[in-house]
Amino acid sequence: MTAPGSPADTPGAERRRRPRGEVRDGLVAAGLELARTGGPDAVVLREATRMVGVVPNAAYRHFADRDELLAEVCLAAMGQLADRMATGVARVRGKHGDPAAARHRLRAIGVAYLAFAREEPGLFATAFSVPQQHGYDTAPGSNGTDRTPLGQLRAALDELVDAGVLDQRRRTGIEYPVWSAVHGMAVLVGQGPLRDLPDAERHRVEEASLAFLNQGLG
Amino acid sequence: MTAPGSPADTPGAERRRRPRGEVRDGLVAAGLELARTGGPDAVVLREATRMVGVVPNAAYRHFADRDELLAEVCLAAMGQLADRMATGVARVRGKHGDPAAARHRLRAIGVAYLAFAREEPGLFATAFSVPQQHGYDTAPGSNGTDRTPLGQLRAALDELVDAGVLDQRRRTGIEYPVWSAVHGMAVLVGQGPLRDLPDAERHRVEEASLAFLNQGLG
DNA sequence: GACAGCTGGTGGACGCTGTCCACTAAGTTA
DNA sequence: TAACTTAGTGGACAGCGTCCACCAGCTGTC
Repeated sequence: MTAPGSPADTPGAERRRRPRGEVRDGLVAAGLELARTGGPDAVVLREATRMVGVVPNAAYRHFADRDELLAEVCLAAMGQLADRMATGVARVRGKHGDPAAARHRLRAIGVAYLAFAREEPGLFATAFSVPQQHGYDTAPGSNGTDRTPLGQLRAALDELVDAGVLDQRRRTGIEYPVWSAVHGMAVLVGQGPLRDLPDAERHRVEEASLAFLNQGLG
Repeated sequence: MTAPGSPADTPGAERRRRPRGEVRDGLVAAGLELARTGGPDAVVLREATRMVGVVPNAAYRHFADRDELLAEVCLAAMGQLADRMATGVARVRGKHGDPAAARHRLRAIGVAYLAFAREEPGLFATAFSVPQQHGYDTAPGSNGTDRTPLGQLRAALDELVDAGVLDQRRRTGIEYPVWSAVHGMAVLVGQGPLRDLPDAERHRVEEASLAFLNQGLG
């Protein structure tokens, strides 16, 4: 992001005082890049400051410690996962309530989740490695639509009920088994014991998981 | 494991040359203890050597680097998970082939898995964090019974087929969706976004996952 | 039994990390 | 303009993984 010789990106500006929030945002962006290529452990504070072109201690003006920076990076990574899911769902046509469309949309969620875990293993691992102190927000709820991964899954399951595919009485709390099944597959295949499976085999296994879900939901 | 003042556990032996394999085994044991309380990141080489009462470099006589030690610790942790599952299954009575017993044994596997993840979060996380270079062995297969977690799951599913609960044609590859569902729940609830769920809620969610499985298998 | 060779320990050093403290310059407000 | 806050710098520290040189004790052979 910057040459080691010159203190900042722009060679003209010699030192000190970048625009408001620039350093902070830069650190998060740098951390995200590090996480992308090396997972959460690769988010090293000094390296991030180097990329931004600032001295290590400058980070402490914006974050209490490394974990707080990491937490921010995790949040951003989770956001990218959510985006991926949203675009996947949006690609499925067919109006709300149509049984086939509802099934496809749920499937799209799972496919996007698994694809993200496969193509961005560093970010995926980071998204789920929020340090202890800076816990997850357990969803904002909010008035509008909840764009978190869990929120999107809930919406898809609700539609499955609306479409008459999933029995209303089974709906309560079923997001957790469903989420678990997809998440577990992503973890086992991405970083866990199944990570060395050849591509074809991995694809088969992933499909089996989605099929199991599709079948188990009605 | 030893007082910092004296170099070894036994105060008489002043220094040098412990019995064959003792230091190596001690390092793994120490690493396991560290992993138990703090997860894989807590397995720090220097601390392990301190616990054994040996100088940091001594570790390099037994392991190429820290990752190799960690890999050994991971293996041990996985072994403890397998033990837990085996004893859980063994507690279920009823002879092989009985439908109810087969169902109970599968359930016992899931319950043991989730219990281990909950009660030993450090070891559980460690078991699944084998460093890249020292990959999982993808099961020995072997002639006798396979005591790995996956092997035990397979046995339980086979019994489910024998008992006529699970259709033979659905058997192939179904261990992966099943494993994923349980593993995903363990991860989400233990270290993931659901880790702050109150006990009662977490229990309900875990049960939902097991019920989903039980229902989905026929 | 002396001697060579291997094995497994020691001591010291290096570069990297996260973090703390003191300091200072730029921007903001009175 | 003076006082105050904000956001950067510089230097230091301990702890980490790892490398190199060294050396003590065990082992096997002539």
